[in-house]
Amino acid sequence: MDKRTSILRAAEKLFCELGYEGTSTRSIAREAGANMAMINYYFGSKEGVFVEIMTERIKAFGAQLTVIDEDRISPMEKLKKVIEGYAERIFLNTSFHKMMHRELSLAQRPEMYEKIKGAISTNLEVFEHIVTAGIESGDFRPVDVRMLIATIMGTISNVASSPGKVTGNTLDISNPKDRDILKERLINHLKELAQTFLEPKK
Amino acid sequence: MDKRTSILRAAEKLFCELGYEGTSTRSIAREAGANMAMINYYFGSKEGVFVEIMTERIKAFGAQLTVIDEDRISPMEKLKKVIEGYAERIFLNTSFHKMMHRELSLAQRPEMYEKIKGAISTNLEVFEHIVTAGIESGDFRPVDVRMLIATIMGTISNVASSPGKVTGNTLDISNPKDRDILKERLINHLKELAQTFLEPKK
DNA sequence: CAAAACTAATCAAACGATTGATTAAGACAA
DNA sequence: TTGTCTTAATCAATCGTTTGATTAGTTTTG
Repeated sequence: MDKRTSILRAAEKLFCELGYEGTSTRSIAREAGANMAMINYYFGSKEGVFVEIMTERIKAFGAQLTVIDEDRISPMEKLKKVIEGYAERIFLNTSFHKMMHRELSLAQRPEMYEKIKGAISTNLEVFEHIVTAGIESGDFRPVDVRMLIATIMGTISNVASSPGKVTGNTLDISNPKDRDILKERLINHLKELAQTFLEPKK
Repeated sequence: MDKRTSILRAAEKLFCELGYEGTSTRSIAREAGANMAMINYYFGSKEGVFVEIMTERIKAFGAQLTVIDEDRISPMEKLKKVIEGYAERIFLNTSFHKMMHRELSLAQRPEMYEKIKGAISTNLEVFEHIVTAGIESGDFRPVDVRMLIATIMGTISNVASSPGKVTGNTLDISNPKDRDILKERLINHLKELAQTFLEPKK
């Protein structure tokens, strides 16, 4: 792994654990086994590292969404695939997801947030398109699309961020097997919710 | 307003906007119209200020715990009342709600974490009891209760934290009137969702 | 081919600014 | 006068960033 990449991975780890402000460039360099100056050499600034990490991740998710949207399956199957994909992705790295929401909920560092929000809203549009197309084709009944998206993403986000609220701390989330059980339960719930909520009334 | 109080209010405002790490004691003093030394004089440290703010809020939160559950109305009406109450409460002070989740997700400051979690889980139990009772009485069809709660709270939290994702930035959230429109839209969506999802199949 | 020129990568050291905290001295009410 | 409040000045530590020098590898040139 080259220095550039190891800086990215080290920074990601520390940002997740300690937050953006709580992570110093010195600690990033130490964790990456690199010199401090390399951070500015490759990314211009600490903020540049953060933006790079975020856009990297968001683009990967966007690519996944687009692939699903272009699949030749029914709107409901698409939606279920999106739910699965989103849940899988977030459960694969919950601490990153928490970090993203944490740092985005701050009103400061405007240019950085504009960039990231732009990438997110591109993804939202694909999501929205899937549901809207389903409504237009008559597969779904008409609903508040953006609110439905907020529900799906909000539920996944909520369960991933505080799994204890759901399991009542009977499961050990640090255990991959237990985490998988919770993830499947979440996916099932959301699929059923989507099915019930979107089914056209007869 | 005395200096002590104005420091608390100034710190709360800045913590909400900039996060804990992003807020300096100097900026708190400036915002409060007080000298820097007053912060350490009254609260011992920056963290002392933070702890004071949180305990203050949590106490107020616990005092206003709903008695909806004891109302003599149908389970569905109870649930809708809970949805309304929860949305109202969070929309009343979104920035504080965001800050709470932000600092909570960092897992630093463990004593605070436990305190807040305790307050939240008390509310969860009321919530859960309402839905469970509705299922037992046959008003609701059997569903994954905890997941449903995660959906409701997750949706509200999601919309409150990033309203732009829903409105597409066509509304000005800092405008109380626009914020009210969004809140009503959210409540309507969730009521409809609950109705559709929980309705027993014939 | 070999010398010269250039390039990207890396480093230790230092920059000025800012951090949270403390001090000693003054102001003011009781 | 005593004890509470308030101040400006200052502390050491740490922050993100920049610097100038050095290395190793590649290109260009004579």
